[in-house]
Amino acid sequence: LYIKVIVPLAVPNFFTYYVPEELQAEIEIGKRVEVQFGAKRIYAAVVAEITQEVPKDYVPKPINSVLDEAPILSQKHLQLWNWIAHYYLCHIGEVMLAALPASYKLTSETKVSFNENSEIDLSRLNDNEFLVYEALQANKILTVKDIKDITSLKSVYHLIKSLISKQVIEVEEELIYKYKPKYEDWIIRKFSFEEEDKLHQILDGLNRAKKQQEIINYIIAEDVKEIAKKKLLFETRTTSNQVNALVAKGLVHLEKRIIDRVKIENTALKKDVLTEQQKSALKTIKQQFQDNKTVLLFGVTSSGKTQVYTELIKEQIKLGKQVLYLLPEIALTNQIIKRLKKTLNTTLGVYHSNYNSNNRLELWQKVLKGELKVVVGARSAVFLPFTNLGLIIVDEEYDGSFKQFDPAPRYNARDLSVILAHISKANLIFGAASPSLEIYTNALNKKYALVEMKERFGNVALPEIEIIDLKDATRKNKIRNYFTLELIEAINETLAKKEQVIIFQNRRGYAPAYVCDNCAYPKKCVQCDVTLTYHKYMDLLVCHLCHFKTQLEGNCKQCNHNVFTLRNFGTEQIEEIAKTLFDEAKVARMDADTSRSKSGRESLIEQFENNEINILVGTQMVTKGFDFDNVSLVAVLNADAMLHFPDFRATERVFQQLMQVSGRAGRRNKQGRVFIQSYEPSHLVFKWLKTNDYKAFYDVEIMDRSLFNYPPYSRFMQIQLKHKSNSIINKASDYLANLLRIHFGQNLLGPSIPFISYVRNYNIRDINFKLSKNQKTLKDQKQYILEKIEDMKQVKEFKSVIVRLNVDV
DNA sequence: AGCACGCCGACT
DNA sequence: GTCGGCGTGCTC
Repeated sequence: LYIKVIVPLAVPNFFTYYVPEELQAEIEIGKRVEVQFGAKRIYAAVVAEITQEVPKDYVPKPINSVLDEAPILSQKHLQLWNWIAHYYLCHIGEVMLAALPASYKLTSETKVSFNENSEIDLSRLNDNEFLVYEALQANKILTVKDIKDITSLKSVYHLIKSLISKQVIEVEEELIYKYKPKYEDWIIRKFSFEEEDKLHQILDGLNRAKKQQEIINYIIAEDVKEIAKKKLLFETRTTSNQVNALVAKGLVHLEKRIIDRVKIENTALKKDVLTEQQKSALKTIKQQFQDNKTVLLFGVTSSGKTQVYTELIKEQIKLGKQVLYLLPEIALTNQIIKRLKKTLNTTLGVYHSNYNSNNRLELWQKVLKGELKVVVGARSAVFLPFTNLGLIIVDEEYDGSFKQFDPAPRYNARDLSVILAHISKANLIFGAASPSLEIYTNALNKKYALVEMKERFGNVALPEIEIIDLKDATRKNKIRNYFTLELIEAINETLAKKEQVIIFQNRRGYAPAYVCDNCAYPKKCVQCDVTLTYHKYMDLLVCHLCHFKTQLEGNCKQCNHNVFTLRNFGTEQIEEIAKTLFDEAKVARMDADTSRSKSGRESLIEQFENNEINILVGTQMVTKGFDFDNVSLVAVLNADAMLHFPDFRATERVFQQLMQVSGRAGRRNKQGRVFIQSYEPSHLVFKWLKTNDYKAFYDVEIMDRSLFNYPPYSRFMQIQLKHKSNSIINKASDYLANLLRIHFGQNLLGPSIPFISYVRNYNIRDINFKLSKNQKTLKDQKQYILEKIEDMKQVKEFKSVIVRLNVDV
């Protein structure tokens, strides 16, 4: 018996292993097996196929063992993995790496120990070898990393090889298990109540240990047979040492028990009353689902899409099915789960990459067993092994965070959910306040059913949007530190009414550039082609691409002058300015720097919800779907940076982002206000925004796309080439583009030097494609591109060029 | 991806 | 002779 397995590596194809007789009964598709791969490494690999065909060109190795008692994913999910590898042009091992929770992905570690069978001749050892010898005497077993640390050698390979040949050491590979169950201490009673004499004896024996006596008394009073130690300590107000003393005396026994990290709890029911609009939307959606149609729920911000989802979820629960609820941003999952918990009487879980890996593994298992019915998650949750999926909800469908960029697989969870819904015969609903052109076009073409909700919940009017002309304000000197006087007044009015303000600035840090006073040349990163950003809290210049840090001092690279000024502005500086402009208000900042940790972010959101913060300054993180009831003013300090992005989706992004931003203003009972500052106030996007006219935006934008054959009329794909040498990268990208242009003609763009052309000492070139969207030709075109890349690699000079493929950029 | 292996230059 | 860097090929 042979099996084809997926190894967690970026290598093409499956690998075939032989299954020894005694393991044959255990083998099943979707289980993990331990395999030797190459001379040294051991991996946990996933069984993808079972076969009796004998491989021709090689002798397969046997598997070491079967790691799982039951499959950890179904054949359907393996089908999805396969689809991803083909569609996104990556290796299936990379899909495995993205899909499985880290604790399932085991690799080996080399352990070094003394060779017991030989005498060691110390005189034959050099200095580094002697260091290892000494360390081994102290610690019987060392890892390769230990040896690296001890010797501070960069490469330890020669040293280990030499020590083996001198018969000093032996090496062994060991699988490292990453999953650790969570334990809880339990206290079990060891004395009996029956003999009163004995009981007295015990208590008397504790005469000088009052606290211990109290514990015993508590156990007697409550007739405790066993109790969680934590609870015992809490109830008796004692300390761990006091309980431990009783353990030592043999009166109680201590036991470590495995407990679930992911707690399944059923919560209380609270009924939501639906508006007429929600009821009718719900009815239509259900009808469409009966016809197996995918639905686009197009609802203005604050129209109450979540309640509609909740009702749909209830329906699935009744049928005993599972639901996947996808959101673009990790930060949103908690808010949604809190809301769902109030109204759904079922088992709920959260899943995203910021979640601890042991938790993720336990959640995975509960989804697999069907114990968990509803999972709210970010993009990686599409990989969860649902066995009985009934519905997928993709909210804020247009959001760019559903697409993964690095590493491969560069998938879009929104698009994957179409495939997942198809293979698991589940219903699918997309939600958006300003749908992506792709999805909306599908709806117009009747491929999806379009359900609209045009009124805001409680009939709150849409926010009033004001575009402020920065050119004009600058000319008339009506601007103070990036805030126009109009905006300052509006903020003051809002604060006076005890309402909250959100200031949106899509840039982290203090000031994006540190510019030479003499020649205006900025300080740049030494290994990337970007200007460094000043971070005040560290007092350093930081590269946002490679995290390179440097001091402020030093001369200008271009003219050698040494006086620099901060130019432009980021969230950190805006926070500081806001603090001085509005000194009565409490100002806080939310961006990737302040909310790196889960708790940091959550406490910030909580404080803002509780009105402990008056002004929140943030990057796009603050704009994504948060419901803050008391926010009545939202300000965008400079909309121009987003307007001029060199990307065919720039207008769409700005429109969606500004729609989303303005959706944060005025959510309950009152109309909110949105102030947008721009040097180009007559731009069409502002007009559409002011009139809340998605259709007008769509009509203009879709014309453009059609004219230039951009998505949704074609499929976009990017090849990125990287190399250290500038001349090689130029030659290679020209060579490849010329090979491909014969076939693609006008639909090949480039090679072009990207906006950021140099990252971590690598030069970058882009070649973009507009592929025909017909499924079959799409496949052929991708295959053709792969072949030509192979052809390029045949040229000796281009062998070390790194190629990255990105489908549906 | 990670490792083996070979080749080469720097240094002692 | 030793160390480290780099290119290349291979993994059932």
